[in-house]
Amino acid sequence: MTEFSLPPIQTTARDDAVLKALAGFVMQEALGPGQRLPTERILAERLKVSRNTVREALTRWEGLGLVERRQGSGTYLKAAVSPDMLHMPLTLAGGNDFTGLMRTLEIRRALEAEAAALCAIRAGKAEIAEIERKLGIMEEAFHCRAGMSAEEDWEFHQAIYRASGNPLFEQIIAAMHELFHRFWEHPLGVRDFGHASFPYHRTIYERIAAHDPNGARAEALKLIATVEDDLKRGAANLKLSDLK
Amino acid sequence: MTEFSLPPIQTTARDDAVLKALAGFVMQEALGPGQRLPTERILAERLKVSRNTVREALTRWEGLGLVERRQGSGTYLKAAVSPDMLHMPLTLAGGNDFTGLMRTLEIRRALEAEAAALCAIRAGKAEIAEIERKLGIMEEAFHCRAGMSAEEDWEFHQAIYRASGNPLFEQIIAAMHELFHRFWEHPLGVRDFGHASFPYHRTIYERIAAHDPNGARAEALKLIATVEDDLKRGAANLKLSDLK
DNA sequence: GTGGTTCAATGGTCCAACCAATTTCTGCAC
DNA sequence: GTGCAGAAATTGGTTGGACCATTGAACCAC
Repeated sequence: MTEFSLPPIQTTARDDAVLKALAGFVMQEALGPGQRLPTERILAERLKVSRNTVREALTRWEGLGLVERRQGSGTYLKAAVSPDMLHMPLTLAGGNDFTGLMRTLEIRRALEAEAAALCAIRAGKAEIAEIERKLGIMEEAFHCRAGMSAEEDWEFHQAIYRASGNPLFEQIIAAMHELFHRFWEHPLGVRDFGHASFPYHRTIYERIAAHDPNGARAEALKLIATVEDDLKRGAANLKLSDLK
Repeated sequence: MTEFSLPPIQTTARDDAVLKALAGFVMQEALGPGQRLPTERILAERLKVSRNTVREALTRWEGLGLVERRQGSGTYLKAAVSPDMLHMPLTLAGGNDFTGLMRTLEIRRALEAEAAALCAIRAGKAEIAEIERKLGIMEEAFHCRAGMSAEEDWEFHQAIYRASGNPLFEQIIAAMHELFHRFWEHPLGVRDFGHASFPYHRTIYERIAAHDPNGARAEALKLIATVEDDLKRGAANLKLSDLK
């Protein structure tokens, strides 16, 4: 029994149709992130559907992070859209406790190592220079403010993800990054959190600059390992039950 | 200028409140996947909000794959929900073409390698036995049906993800797996697709059984490399523009 | 300019009704 | 009683219209 390419006819697929039309419109008008798209009322009128239907469709896009709605102002694009996008929503149960954080960190280790390796292969002179610049900023902030360089640290890593040539790395890790923020507001009792990971930033950069993928991968693994150790130390110091 | 911890006050967060209440209800009633949750009309009445608001909230959950709505029947849970879930919707622009598939494959390589390494560290006797069992099934199917062992192959890998002790691996890769299916329906001109990766399944298993994380990681990397090679060969054979 | 006020535009919520798909009930034929 | 077709109730999907809350721009007094 071969599979017929017969998509089930759908008498009703209003919101989907709305999104398709809207995606087409966005492409046609060459709208990019930050730009405002038509009013809900106008969309409803133009597409000959109820404003409610338009809203459900936009709610979908909002949930996917494609769009941002500001009451009184309008609906704005947050990312580039194309008609052939693939959505893969992930929901992680219980990411608030220590175990959950540890698990996300394992994912990050996997991606960080691979991104560094790919970066070592693909990064051109411009990308390497950009990474070095971010590294310099981070190191300066680190020495200047005695270890408080979370923001600069993050930008350094982002530069690597970008230079990996695969935007998925940045997307996935950025999504998890919010989770870290939620957790790192509890200082965890470890004052010099992240101190141990500091030197590895430079070694990663050096391996990337030398176009040594395996070396970059190894250094990235070491970096995450130090973070995990810090985390474990912190967890040991602190009553875990207090974290709720 | 220090950062004040002043999240913007929100006088209105109706749909969010609805979802929180609903998540609480699901937990309280211990509802699991497949079970039906209350009617939209009932929810609207109980929560003292408009049915429209309930619908927007449910649309969010539907978009996240947490829930499935069947007209005339009801709304059913598709996954376990808890009040502290982390949502991380990923949209992959242009995932239908060769580049998009290659990118997801790079993510998979990262996760596959790390999962194998963790598995080598953590898997107990039972888990290793299970993996060996799946390996046997796969090898038999491979020899019997001349390479058509996609399903068994997938189950083998899933067993590894499960034994890694981190459910995130399985979740993320499972989400991407659907992408692959959509693509592999185009046979790509490569008849013996996946043949080259076959021997590495056993070597991965052996490194895991030997509790050798670095060895397992290396073998997993080799396996994905063969798949990438197959893919590149296929792409070279085929007019890429035909894939649309 | 500065600081308020007004006002139109826009997303957010609500309501009441109807449509469409599904399920359940009912009643008839056997 | 059984089985099945049709009616009725249930439920998500859609519509249109109304009003509220927020925003931002225009306007005005000072």
